[in-house]
Amino acid sequence: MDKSTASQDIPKHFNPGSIEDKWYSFWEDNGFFHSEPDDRESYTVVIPPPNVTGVLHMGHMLNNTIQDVLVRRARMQGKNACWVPGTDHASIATEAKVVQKLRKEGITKADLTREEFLEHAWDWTDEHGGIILQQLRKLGASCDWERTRFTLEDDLYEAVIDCFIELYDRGYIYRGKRMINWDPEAQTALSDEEVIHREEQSKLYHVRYKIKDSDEWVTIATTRPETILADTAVCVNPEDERYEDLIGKTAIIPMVEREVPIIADDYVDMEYGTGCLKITPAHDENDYEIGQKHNLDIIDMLNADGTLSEEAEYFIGTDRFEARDLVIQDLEESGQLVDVEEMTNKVGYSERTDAIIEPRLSLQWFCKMDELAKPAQENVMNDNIQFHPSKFKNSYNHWMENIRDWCISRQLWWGQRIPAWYYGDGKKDYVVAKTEDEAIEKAREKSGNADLSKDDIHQDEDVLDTWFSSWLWPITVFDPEFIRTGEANEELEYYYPTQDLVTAPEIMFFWVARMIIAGYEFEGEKPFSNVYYTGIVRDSQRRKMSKSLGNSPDPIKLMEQYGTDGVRVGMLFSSPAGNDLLFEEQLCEQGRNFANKIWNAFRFLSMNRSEETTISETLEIDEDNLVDRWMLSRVHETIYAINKDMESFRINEALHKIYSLIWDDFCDWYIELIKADEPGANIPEERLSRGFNFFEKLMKLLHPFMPFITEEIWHHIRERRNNEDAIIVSSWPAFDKQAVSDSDQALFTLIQKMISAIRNIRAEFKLSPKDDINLIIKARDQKTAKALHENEWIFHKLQAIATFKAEAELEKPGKSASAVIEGTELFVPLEGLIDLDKERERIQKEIDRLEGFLKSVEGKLNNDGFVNNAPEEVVQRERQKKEDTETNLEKLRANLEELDQ
RNA sequence: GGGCGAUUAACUCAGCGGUUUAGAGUGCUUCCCUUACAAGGAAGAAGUCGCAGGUUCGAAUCCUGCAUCGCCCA
Repeated sequence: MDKSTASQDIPKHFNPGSIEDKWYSFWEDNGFFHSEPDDRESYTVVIPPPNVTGVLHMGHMLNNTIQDVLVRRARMQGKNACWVPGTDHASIATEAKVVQKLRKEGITKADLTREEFLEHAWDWTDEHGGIILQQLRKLGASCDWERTRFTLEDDLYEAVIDCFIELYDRGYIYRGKRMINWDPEAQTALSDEEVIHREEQSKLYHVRYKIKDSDEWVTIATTRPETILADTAVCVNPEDERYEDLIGKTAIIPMVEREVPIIADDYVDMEYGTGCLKITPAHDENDYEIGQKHNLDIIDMLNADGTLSEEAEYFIGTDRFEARDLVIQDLEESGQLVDVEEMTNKVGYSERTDAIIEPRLSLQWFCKMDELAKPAQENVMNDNIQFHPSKFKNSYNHWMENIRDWCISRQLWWGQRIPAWYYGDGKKDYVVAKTEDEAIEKAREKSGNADLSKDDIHQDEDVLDTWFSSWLWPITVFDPEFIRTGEANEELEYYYPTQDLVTAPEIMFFWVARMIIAGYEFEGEKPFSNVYYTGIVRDSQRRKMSKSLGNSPDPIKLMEQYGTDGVRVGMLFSSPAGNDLLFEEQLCEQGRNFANKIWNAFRFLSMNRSEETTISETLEIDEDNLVDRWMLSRVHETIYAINKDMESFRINEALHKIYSLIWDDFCDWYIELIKADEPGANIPEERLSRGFNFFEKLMKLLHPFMPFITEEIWHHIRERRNNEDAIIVSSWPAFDKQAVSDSDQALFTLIQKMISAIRNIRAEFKLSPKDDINLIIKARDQKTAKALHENEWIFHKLQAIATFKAEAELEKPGKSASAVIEGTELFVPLEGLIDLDKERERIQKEIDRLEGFLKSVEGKLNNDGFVNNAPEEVVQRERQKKEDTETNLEKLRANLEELDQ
């Protein structure tokens, strides 16, 4: 690596673009991201695999930055850190994209065979897959790229099939005709989780049906009048006196003129609409259940694409929404539409295609969940797996308690094909088998027909839900054969359970819950110990960032503009766990400015070094120097606090603390105080060396957050022995309790406050920083006087001071600006310059403030309840506060009087 | 309809075990190109902690109710 840099080589503004690629390659080429099992403690994270054909968005940026912070810190802590990257085939999302692309070329899916379509899909994947992985490198993700997996790779594919067979054999998977969510656009079933309910303004149509053999009518209310064509009953509440006499009679459905029974069921809400419900068992979940209960006919009036089928009798082939209008028109003309009511209604949309979901009776594969879910529920509730923040436990628990069977089949081609083979048309004429040969064997056995051959059986056309593959992710990335063999290989043994999972709450049910279920079912052990839920990235108007809105900045462009480190900390700064992040570019600016600040601190130190400068290997402070002791104390105090924050996943808190340590303590005070005494002179060697030593420690603490700039500076500070001597694999600073000194910190804080008071006086009285002042300090006691005297140099360093006096006993000077800090008085005689009224005002303001404070303290102490009940320690503290405040007030009042003399 | 959460400075948010008259960043005001950094420095203004009760010696913090907003589930 380069030798230490001479100052003239260092640009005034940090230029991140010039170093990022260099260091990323350096890390990767040296194998720092790669992990192999060894005797160290393992620290494992599996990435939430992004869609293989996706591109990086702000959500990924946030999520993966957090993972990288965790992984880098663990690596520095000496753990065997392994972050497994990869991508997901994302069945429906990818297939929809491929279909769309083909459509542009004038090809429809129906024109192609399964094999031809899959060829297109793989082409698409080869072309776009990997883009997002490349983008993750740009953000600094320290993934073990040698372990990159894709959920549709052969062995992972096989693991999913094994899983299906295993669960089928254990009796958890079944095939059945049930109500499912149908996406007419993608023409596939969806799980409940893939349906998004949106509240909408809609209309409630009141339609009257004639009662058979009478002049009576019954009026029903519906939001979906087109489904009238498939009605097979009318239902009222048995308690409803209005309709008592109708029960048992027959109603005639408009248009189709079907005769249907009027039945009673307490499911009907008497308050809703007319209190009279039409029943369409084929197109509504609740109606289906009523239909089952009352043994009603089921008429399916829709085709797979959402057009009306022959069963509808009317408008065959017309789209469902067009048919709605036509039905309304018809009812209007026949005088059967009696009222239209405005109302809000929840409508289900497909998560992927945004088509309105059609509840549909369909033959699908399901996974029985209640039993499987039990250990997964328990182990989150008892914190065996911890959620951060823990508030998400509630919704997890609620979902688990009401868990429903999972529809796992999808009418798609892109994914793992269901390993079921059919040999007849009967309900049970199928077998589940891994290969065709095995299927023939099983089919012969089950059917009793020994002559069955290849041509007599055919495999299920459908594939499995994407999440049925990704729920195995934490297991199969290490050992794809485990599901089949049940015997863990060395890798699974070592890396499983993983430690932390970082993901968005949006996929808690889709993915997190199911991974936990699969973990316990197959591995008998949790898949991870902690789940960190990030917020959702929104724009400044709280809108979720989305492509269609065009409100999402391109993270790659942001990184180019502000530097990767800048964007990383900019995002982390205002995103505590589980809180949505309202993203604005200003955040990146803040991050970039921080990088620049660090860069200039480094630049300044470098400007002071010469050819001969040597920087000691370890930090040895000057024990006689308060500033050194204070800085060391602050560093260790912060190490302790950061460790605590990180352990409880308060990542933004940890970042704030290191930010403040570097900017406020190190840059604003420490560097100022090690500067050379004469303008233009270099910082004395020993001081410079210690400055670099401190800086090196700070860079380590910052590395997980800002990997690039810290690595760059690391190599400039001193010549590194070899490539292994890189900050990414350096050791995380150890906390040393001995280094923390309350008394040193208290003394230095007092001096800081005094300096600030002097600056305030200068500002109030418009004194230039260059004007020399005389400083007279009346210390609160001998000890303080002595300490201030010993550290007189600090005052001179930071202020232009002609004479300095610090005594416990001394005569107060007249006509001075003054301040009282913790009982110590400070005077700046300003005869002639001082505006007495202004000074009176200043002091009065401080008196007012302290009087207010004193009042609140006295309020507590005058309260017998407080004195008798509060812990002695607390009471004592209040007494001390009272005493101190009274002393300060006395002095302030005296000083105020002094001005009038 | 059920559940969860939020409401703190102009804005975005911290405030984890109840005890400095509440903190940060941004923005705002004034001054400063002072031997790194104007992407900077210094000083300063700015909050009845959504509303109403309750528990307590003490509540932004705990409890109850209400209002508003958001999310999840049916």
